Amino acid sequence: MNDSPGVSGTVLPGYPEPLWIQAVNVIRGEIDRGVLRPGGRLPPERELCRQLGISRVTLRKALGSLVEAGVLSPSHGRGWYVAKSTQKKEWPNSLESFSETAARMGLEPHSTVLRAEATPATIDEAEQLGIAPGTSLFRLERVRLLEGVPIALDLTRLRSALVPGIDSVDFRVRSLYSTLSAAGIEPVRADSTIEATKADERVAGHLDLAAGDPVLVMRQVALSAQQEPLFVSTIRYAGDRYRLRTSFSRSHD
Amino acid sequence: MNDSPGVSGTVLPGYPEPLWIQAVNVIRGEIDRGVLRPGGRLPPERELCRQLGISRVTLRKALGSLVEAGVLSPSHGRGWYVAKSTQKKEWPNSLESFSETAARMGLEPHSTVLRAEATPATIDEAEQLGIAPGTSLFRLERVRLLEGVPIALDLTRLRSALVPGIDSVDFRVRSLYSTLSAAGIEPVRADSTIEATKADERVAGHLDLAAGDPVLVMRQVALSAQQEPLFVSTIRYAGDRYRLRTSFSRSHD
DNA sequence: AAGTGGTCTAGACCACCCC
DNA sequence: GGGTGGTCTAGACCACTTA
Repeated sequence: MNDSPGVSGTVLPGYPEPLWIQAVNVIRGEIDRGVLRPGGRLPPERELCRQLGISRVTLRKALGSLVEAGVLSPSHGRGWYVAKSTQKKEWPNSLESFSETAARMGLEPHSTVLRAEATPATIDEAEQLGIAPGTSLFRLERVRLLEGVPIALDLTRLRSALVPGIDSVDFRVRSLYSTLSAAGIEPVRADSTIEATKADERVAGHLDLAAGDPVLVMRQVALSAQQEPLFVSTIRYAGDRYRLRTSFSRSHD
Repeated sequence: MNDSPGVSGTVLPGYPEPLWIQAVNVIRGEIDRGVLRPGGRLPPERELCRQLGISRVTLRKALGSLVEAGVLSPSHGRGWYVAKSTQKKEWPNSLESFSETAARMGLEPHSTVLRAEATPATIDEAEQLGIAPGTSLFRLERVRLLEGVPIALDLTRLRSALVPGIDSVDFRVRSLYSTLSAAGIEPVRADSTIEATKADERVAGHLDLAAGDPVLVMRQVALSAQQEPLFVSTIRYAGDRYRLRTSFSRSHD
């Protein structure tokens, strides 16, 4: 498999992709091309190993990754089967972000900044972030719009010390995500609660709603790979203008 | 490791647990007992292999599973680290179910059945389930209560043919989940949308709200391991009485 | 340069499914 | 009993980090 140039044109990183990822791509390709049909059975593992020129351990790593992606499912003693209705493309296994939603709908996302300043953390905030009350906390509050229509009010709070110089960043032109990423902050998980409330005067004003209209409130704590709280955010969506999309999985115990 | 009786008392299935699961339990145990502290580094893989008496491949399968659980994180060239604030126990990576929420709060869940009958599928339903319009669809509509207080209105629809005899099941005493499970129906994923709307007269009546009060609406399509649609359900939660809890993960590409 | 994780192999044995 | 997935091993080489 290493010796077959052109198996997959993408070798950008300068180093070849791991064999098991190449195998994933080959198998995905066979499914996309219709060689393997939904509901159909794959060749036996030992046969696939021979075809791909890789060991069984490596092949199984690839197959495992495809299970996680919902593309294949194994049946002990019978074989590997292609999931049905793979046509349903992909729905994010995680939450679809605001920008992703915008892209999916072919709309242009914008933000207006209401607030971008550092103030002391309240007791509640300190508890959520695992820091001392009074610690300097940077607050970024934005209205997010699609095609000029206000969709959501987003209040994000993070320790000022996490991103030195954050209070001089111009968030009218720079995205929060790219700013965090540049500082080496990469959330891997977000513990979230979601509820429906009535819009108060302030929220209604910013979202162009009437007071009392339904608002979808999502509160998140973003965590690092070390399970360290990175930031908390509260996002209020205009009830009739937005719909969260996600997919939950029953853990395979 | 096989030869050390008493490593873990649980060998119920008659067959021993796989070595890698035993290794997972040992490592979890060390962390719970405080031998390995949050933020601390594990011994090198080759050293752990020696201690546990297993091969490196097997150890890495165990470590991989602990990464997925958010307990450990690897750092290439440096070592394996215990995630910080492991104290936060576990929050389901999937959505917390109504019964789970009830259990967490120490409350007793109940249901009243509004409707349980088979009728032809509408075009929308047929499309969601990948079946022909007019196919016989079993509809189960229930009010879900905690301590006698109505919390949600749950309408679930599934192909009558999936569970033969479903229209003679008494859902006042039998749970939907156990009925499906007994029929070999095991959803592994649920594609969901969540929005906030105003309660209409009917919903308000069943949930003991005023018309116009905010309602959290979740629509789900449950899928099998083969990605086959199993059932669709629409759950309307009283906005001020319920809060969805979940945790989203940025996939580790 | 030494230590550590990341990838890969060839071969073995066991448990499950179906004939 | 034959085929298939599930688990496990010992050993090798590569890439990243740290000094």
